[in-house]
Amino acid sequence: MSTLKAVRGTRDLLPPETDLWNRVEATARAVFARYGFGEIRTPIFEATELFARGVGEETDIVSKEMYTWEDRARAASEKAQSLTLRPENTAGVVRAYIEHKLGDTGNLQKLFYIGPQFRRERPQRGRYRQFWQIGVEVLGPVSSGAESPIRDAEVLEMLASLLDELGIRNWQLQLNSVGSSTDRPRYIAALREALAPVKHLMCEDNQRRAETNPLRVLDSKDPNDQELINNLPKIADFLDEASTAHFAQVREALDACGVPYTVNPRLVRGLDYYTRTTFEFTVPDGQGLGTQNALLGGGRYDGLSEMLGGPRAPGIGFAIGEDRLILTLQAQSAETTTTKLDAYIAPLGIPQNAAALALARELRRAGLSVEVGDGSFRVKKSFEAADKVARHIVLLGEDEVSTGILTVKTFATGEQVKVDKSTLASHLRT
RNA sequence: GCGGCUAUAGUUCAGUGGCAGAACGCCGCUCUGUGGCAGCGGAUGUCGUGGGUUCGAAACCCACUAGCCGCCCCA
Repeated sequence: MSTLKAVRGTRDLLPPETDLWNRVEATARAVFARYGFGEIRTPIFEATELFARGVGEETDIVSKEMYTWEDRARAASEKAQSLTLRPENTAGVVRAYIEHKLGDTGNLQKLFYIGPQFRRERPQRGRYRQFWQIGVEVLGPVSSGAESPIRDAEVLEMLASLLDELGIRNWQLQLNSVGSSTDRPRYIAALREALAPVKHLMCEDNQRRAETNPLRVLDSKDPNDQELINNLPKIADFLDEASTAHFAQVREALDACGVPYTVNPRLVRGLDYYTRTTFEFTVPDGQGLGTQNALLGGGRYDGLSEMLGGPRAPGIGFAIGEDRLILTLQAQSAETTTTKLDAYIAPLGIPQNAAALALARELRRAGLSVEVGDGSFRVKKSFEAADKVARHIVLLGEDEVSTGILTVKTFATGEQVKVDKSTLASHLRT
């Protein structure tokens, strides 16, 4: 009989690492609140069709990475249907937007989510089969301003602030516009045409991409092909007037905010629904992520709602790879400081155990974090145990219980004082 | 999905065919109301799993599993 383990590509998150996860999520929630975002929680599985139509039948995510199963009908009134664990959250949010007629309020919807996503890829550092995303979506009817470039710039500026507040250093914003849903096909056609005479000079991978997905040739890292790639048509030359102006206004607003960015005409993204503004935040190599250097990605999806049978509802959003964010934070901070409890209460004999727990109850109710030892421990053992988890040790022997004057030692300073029970809580806070 | 590297104590790792090891950590004692230092002692374990070669396998071979690296792709 083999022992049971977390399945491939999944993992347990344990303390103290979970403290970091909670800090990241709390910071994200606080920042989102300042920008007027509200939380949305959508189901972890959806109809397979949602992702096929939303993310795109031809994408790798849909064609080979989804956890899909046939959900059997359990009664004559039920019908069997194909269900899928969500590989991303944007399609689910837009589905909810349509289903609850959020557009009918006329208001701009600013939504955020935090939750697990599932893709059946080969696991690697920073790439898991169950991974966590922190994302936001801004969408609504055109009259709500959902299409405005100021929405794009606001989202990007918020991300820059969030990463700064989290303490991520050296992030870079890569920015591009992939144009409208009519610009893109024209560009892809031109790309195919330009690739036809030169692709035989390129590496094997790029020859294949030239056939299957010409946009992907653009982010090839093959050093020999760089010159050929640089000579390919640029998407910027295929944007219609409206998309060009839109992109210019996004950049202008970012400049005004002082958010640094690099326009990267070769930035392409793998999901079919992206239009106009697309972006990635990356960190340099060697800062925890290996080759998965994209911390987060996102873009505008002006046609997604219609693709899913909904009303016109342009929008923009992003998803942060929370696992990657955590890896980067761990790599960038030399020391992971574990937060210590306020106090450790050490009963000096078994008769003091009950009093120790009663004292702990009082202190905990006063808002302090407290651990309680055991009267059977030797004093030395109590000190050692206390020093590992707490900033102060409170000694509770016969004398202390009878007089209410407690002995408190502070580990950082080695200072030991007698403290009356009535002032204990305030003393321990220091 | 493809290619490569790796898997030994809680952790980091050494051990290339002959008794399962080191450091750190852990537990105990020196030391029954004052720890961190020191001394002494102790436990670390299915050597990833299964099979094979051999008198003998942690080591060599095969398969599997997992992790990491690269590709693909993406967050």
